[in-house]
Amino acid sequence: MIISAKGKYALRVMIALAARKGGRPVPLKELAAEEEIPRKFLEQIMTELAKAGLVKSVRGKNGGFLLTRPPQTYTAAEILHVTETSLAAAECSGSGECPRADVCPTLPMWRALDEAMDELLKKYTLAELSSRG
Amino acid sequence: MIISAKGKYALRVMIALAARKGGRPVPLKELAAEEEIPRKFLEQIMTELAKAGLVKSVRGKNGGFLLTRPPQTYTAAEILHVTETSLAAAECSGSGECPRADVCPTLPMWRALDEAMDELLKKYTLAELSSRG
DNA sequence: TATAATTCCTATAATTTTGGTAGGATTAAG
DNA sequence: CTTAATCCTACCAAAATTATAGGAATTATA
Repeated sequence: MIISAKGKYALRVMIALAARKGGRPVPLKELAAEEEIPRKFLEQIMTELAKAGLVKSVRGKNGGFLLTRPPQTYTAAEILHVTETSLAAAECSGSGECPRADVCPTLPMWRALDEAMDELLKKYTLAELSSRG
Repeated sequence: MIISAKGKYALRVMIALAARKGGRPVPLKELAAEEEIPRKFLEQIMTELAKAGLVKSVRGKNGGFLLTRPPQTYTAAEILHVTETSLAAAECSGSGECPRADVCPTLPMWRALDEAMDELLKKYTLAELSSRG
C-alpha cells in the first residue's frame, strides 16, 4: 500500500476536526475513541501535525486540538506529506539527489509520477472530504 | 518510497534486455553483474517476470532470459504491477473491497490516485526507457 | 556420457519499516 | 490541589523488504 495506516489516520482525524464547527479544542481521547484509532499512536500523529502547523494544540485541562485554518485551505496532499515518510516514487526523485541524474533512464518518470500524484492529491480539500462521510 | 528496490531492479533488467538486440538469451549472472543487482535476489525477480509472461526463460547451458515481445509493447505500469506487491493507494481501493464504500469520504480519492498513477506509468514504454540511458 | 553452465525450487536469515505501548513530566482550569 | 489534558522519550512487536544458501533439474557440447 502506498498510503500507510498512519497517513489514513491523519486524514481521518483532520476530516473529523473539520466536521466540528466551533473553536473548542477537541481532546485526543475523544478523537481516538470516535475514529477508533489507538490513542497513543494518534498522540504521535497529532504531534507531527502540530509541529507542521496543521493543527494547534492546547495544553492543560480543557485542552485538545484545533485546526489552524479553515477546512477549505487544507489539501490531502499537504496532510499526507506531513505524515507519510515518503510520498515520492524513489529516493532519487528529489532535485539534486542523484549523481547519475543526467544519464538515469527512469528518473524523469519518477519525477513525473511524483508530480502527477501531487497534482491529484491537491485537488481534494478537507472541506470537500468532510462533506461526504 | 513508493517504488521498492525490487521494482526498480525489475525495470532496470527489463531495460537492459530491451537494449540488447538479437535473440540470444542473456544469463542471469550477466544481468546481475551488469546491473549490479544481487544475483540471488534477481533470480527471484526473474521468476516472477517469467511467470507473468514478461520474459521467457531458457534453461540449461547457454540459457538465460529473453523478452517475449518487442520493447515498445511493454509499459512501466505493466512491469511494476508484476513486481510491486501493491501499487494501489489503499487496500480498499480495489472494486468491491470495502463494505463502507458508499459512505467512505476518501475512497473516491484513492481510486482517482490509482488511476492517475496507472495512466502515467502507461505512458512509458521499454523502448523509450532503453533509448535514454 | 561426462562436464559445465544454466534455470528452478524451497527454505531461511538479516534488515528496515510500520504500527503500537508505556510511563512519567509538564501545563492549565477550576 | 486536583484533574484533565498535552508533551516527551523510550521501547517493543509484527510485518514487509531485501536478500542469502544450497541443491535439483535441464541442456549444450566436447
